[in-house]
Amino acid sequence: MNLIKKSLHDHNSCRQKVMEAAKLYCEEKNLKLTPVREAVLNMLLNEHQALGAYEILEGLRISGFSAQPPVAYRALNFLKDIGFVHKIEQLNSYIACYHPDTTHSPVFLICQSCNDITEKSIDRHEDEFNLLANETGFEITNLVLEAKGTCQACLASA
Amino acid sequence: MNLIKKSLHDHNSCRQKVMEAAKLYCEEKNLKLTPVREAVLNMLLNEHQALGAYEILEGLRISGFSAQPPVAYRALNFLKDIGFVHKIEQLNSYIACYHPDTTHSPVFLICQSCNDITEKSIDRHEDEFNLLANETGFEITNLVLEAKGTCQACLASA
DNA sequence: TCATTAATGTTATAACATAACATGTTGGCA
DNA sequence: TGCCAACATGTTATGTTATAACATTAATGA
Repeated sequence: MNLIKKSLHDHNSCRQKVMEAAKLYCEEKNLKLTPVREAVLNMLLNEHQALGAYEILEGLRISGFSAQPPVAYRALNFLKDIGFVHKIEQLNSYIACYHPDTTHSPVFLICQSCNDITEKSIDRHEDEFNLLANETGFEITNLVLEAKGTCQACLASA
Repeated sequence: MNLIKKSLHDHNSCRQKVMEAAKLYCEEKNLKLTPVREAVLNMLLNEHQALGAYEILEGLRISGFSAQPPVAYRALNFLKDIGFVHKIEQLNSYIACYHPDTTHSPVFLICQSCNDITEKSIDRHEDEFNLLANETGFEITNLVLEAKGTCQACLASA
């Protein structure tokens, strides 16, 4: 697994920072980061990896929340809409965003060997996709950019 | 719908061209384009849009093939592996590729209004994603590049 | 011909996701 | 305060997408 990578940053403080940012964002926009929503975001921040909706659901059950599928999906969709969670389409799973903002599009590098997911980002409005879309007059509302493959660590240890 | 777009090219000949290419490819690689596989590719080429696996399955049933889910999924995965079909991850559906080759990565523009899907392509090895992956030593085996939004025609008629 | 591999058939079930409606909670305003 | 409206949650049921596992059949080639 990706022990090296994970030790490279202070996970605890990064987690708290994002949670604070989410709270602030919701306050500003008059949205509610309710207990369920906060629990889901917290779980994803803790895991620091992609989780399926039913794993989230199991976590909610353990924490004493109602645990029918819609509960998890509603929270995930809320967090996705405000940009603090992304869906990894190729894995049907969800991951916390550690640098939410509106000027970048997330790019995910998914390692098939260690399951680690790295989030990169590219400039919105200047990237190839937007250029390509602009050429044909297509207006983008959502970009999914995902690469599956093998990460450096796994390549090295192979 | 996208009547204009569709009339812009000779759909029939393009369909046949791709089918020929698939046959040739399989011959060269010693792979078998069996009746089920050909039927699936043909269905996708005819529709000229993304179909769900269970729609494919229904088509197979009508054509007299066995119609349990694995039959459709196996054929789709075979065609995907050889690059003649792509999966649209955001729609959980499958679409024929009209210009299969190994030097480009497909990019899909998915119109939420008319459901039309446009396949574009970008240069492999020179695009931003590969550059981004290279920086970190990540080796890509599969790229998913999909944009959801509104196409020019729909924007104009809105 | 017979062993091997590839493909297909078939049953069952896993995994992912939402519709629809009931109930509770919150905040504003008459 | 009492009521309404909007939002959030609870709950049941079901829809949709996908695969595991094993049996059977077809093609290939020593």
